[in-house]
Amino acid sequence: MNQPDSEFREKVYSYVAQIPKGRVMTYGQLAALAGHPYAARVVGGIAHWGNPELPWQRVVKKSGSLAEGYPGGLSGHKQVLEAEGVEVSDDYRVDVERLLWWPPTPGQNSLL
DNA sequence: CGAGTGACCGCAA
DNA sequence: ATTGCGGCCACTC
Repeated sequence: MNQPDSEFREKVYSYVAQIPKGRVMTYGQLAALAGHPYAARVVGGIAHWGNPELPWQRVVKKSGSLAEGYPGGLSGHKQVLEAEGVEVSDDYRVDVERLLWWPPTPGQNSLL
């Protein structure tokens, strides 16, 4: 089986992989969902060295600004997001208030 | 087990 | 608005 990857990383991978196109999530949010609301830095580390197949481009900061260190720089990140349908301002910021996405919360929906 | 690092977050000046 | 500092957690040496 796989290596004993930390549950934290497993969750982060899972959530990031489920972010729908045109939506974004924040590092602190992913960290909180993974079980540690203050481990946003860890999420950043995972984003840098984690599975490159995942859409990390949809992961932004809490302030809405794009992350630093993305291959291609902010300009590259911006263009990728725009290609996904996310509006990015010239200041490399996205409307988190509007595009922020949360995973399906159980119990809220009557459909199991 | 200790120290350093990091695609962050929040607060103070 | 920007800059500086601490903190939190996982990973590596």
